[in-house]
Amino acid sequence: MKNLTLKHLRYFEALARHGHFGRAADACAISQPALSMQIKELEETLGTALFERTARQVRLTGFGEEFAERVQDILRSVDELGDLARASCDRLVGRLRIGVIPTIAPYLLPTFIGNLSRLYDGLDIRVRETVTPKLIHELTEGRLDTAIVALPVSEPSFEEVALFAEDFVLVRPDSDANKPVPSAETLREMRLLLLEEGHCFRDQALSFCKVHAAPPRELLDGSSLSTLVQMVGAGIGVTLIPEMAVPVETRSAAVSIARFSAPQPRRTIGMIWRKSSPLADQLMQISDVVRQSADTLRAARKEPMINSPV
Amino acid sequence: MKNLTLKHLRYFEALARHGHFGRAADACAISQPALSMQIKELEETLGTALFERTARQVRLTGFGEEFAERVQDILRSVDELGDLARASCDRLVGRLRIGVIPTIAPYLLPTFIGNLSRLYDGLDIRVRETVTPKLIHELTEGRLDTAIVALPVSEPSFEEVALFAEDFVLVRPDSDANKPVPSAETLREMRLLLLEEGHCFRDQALSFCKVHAAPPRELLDGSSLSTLVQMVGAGIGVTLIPEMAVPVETRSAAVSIARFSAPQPRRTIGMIWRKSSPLADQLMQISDVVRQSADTLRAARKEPMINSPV
DNA sequence: ATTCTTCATCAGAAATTCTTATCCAACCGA
DNA sequence: TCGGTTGGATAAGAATTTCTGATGAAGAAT
Repeated sequence: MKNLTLKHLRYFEALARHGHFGRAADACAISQPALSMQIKELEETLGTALFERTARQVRLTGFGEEFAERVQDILRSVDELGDLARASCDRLVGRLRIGVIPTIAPYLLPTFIGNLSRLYDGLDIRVRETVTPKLIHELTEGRLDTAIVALPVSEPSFEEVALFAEDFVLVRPDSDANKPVPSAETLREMRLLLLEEGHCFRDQALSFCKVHAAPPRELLDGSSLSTLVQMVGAGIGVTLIPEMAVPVETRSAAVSIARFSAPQPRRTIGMIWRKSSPLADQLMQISDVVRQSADTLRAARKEPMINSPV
Repeated sequence: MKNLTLKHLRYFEALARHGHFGRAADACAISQPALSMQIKELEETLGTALFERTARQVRLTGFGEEFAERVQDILRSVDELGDLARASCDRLVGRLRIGVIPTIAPYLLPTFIGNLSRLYDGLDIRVRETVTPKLIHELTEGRLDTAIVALPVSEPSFEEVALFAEDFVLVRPDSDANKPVPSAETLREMRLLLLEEGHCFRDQALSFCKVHAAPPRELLDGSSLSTLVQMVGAGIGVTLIPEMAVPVETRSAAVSIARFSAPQPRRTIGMIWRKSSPLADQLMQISDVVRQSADTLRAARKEPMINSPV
């Protein structure tokens, strides 16, 4: 026999409500014969009568009543599908899976997540913090919607937009505070503490010291910037950290910060996503939110703690 | 724009499941362009992309996933409408999709299907043979009407009725026929052939040997009882099989059967279905048919081949 | 008996949904 | 880098579905 269609159900519902073929047909904006036929077809499909046609009125059968209840639920669910789609149309809704590299995440995310969820209420934001190659992999496989990493990434299937540039600063023990800032070359002679392999920031720092193949004289791997700074505080060596990490990481360590001169080491942070992503437009908007968040952080650093927090 | 139809939703569901236009179209028994068009139309109607089409794969968007969940509910409800109608004309007609675990199916089904289709003439019986977790999943999703599995299943949303208990017997090489029957403990010292992981019967057999954590000394996985018995015949080890499998599986192998003493290993076979299934009443009747079929088999085993088949 | 109301039926028109054929882009192995 | 292959999109016409307007039939009201 024929298939059940939503049309059948909609017509059925109208007829059940009006108890009158003509008026129900009007309500459905079709002719009365059309309705008759569809109802008949529905009953044949089901193999059971839904209505009892007396001369005076059209009444639901016992089975029809049970059927009607379920149909109402279904139609409501279907209509909600439409609402859902309409709601999600221009405003970003649902789930946003965002990846961030570890040398950015702790500093940028608090501000950024705040801004983002203020802007897109009800958005389910999920953060993944790991190194760039893993982020790229998960992005490719569709397990992430976007990622914040150091550019360039150079994946032809990815869109990439720059967010901001970020200088690297030198972290030394407090005792060295008044010594001259070493050059990239002299840095090579010092005990340089770096993140373990896999972190792009490690490579960026090494590249500044112009050591590609051979690492500096002595080198010690830490698994987070926080660890590195604490070790510097303990007098074990020096390290580089991105500017953005300064407020958080140097708060509780006996270290001093110095900027390099002339060829400032720096990197560009950007956002990437699959060119084919249907969220492309929204992601472009979101990149603005990231930029703003970064600006806010930068400003806060320039005039720190005018209003000290509780 | 156009209206949402069930056809749209059905096609959408198929595409979501297969992640491939061609295969989904096959599953819907239409051509690939027809599917493409309907999906496109659906997306236009909703005003949002549901799928992300990359060269390699077709993937649900975030919104698509949310949509898919709701659609599944709706489709299940709609299918249940049909079931409801069928059930209402108290005799079962139409389609019955029944799942059976592999360690039961080959022995029980021939008899059962015969009995069932004799009783319900014109019933379209569809059998699915796979392991319990998959059956449960498909039952939940409304892709099966009922399943025959080992109890308990303990899904609160399922009805479960016991059908019969089934002893496990030991299968040994013919040469061992006169040796004493090993206990569960000594069994552990022998080379025990078992079904591969995922089969509930494997776990039931292991549980009898009281090995939960550590498996027996040597263990070899086979993918069907038939394989296991053949391997026993070849002298590779011993195995357990359910009583019901004995006539079929030991017909063509040089093996002997032994029953265990005292604490006979056994399991309970039962039937399960969704509590909300409108077929509930009919399924209860059908469970009687299964029981009868099992009894018939058991009787046939006691007095084998009085009338030998042609 | 006649007329009205209401639903069913029919035939042809309109709209839709499908199929086949073809295209095009991305990928893959050589 | 080049053909071959895969997988989805597009187009045109065929098949099917769904609708309308005309008409029929049956019970109720006058």
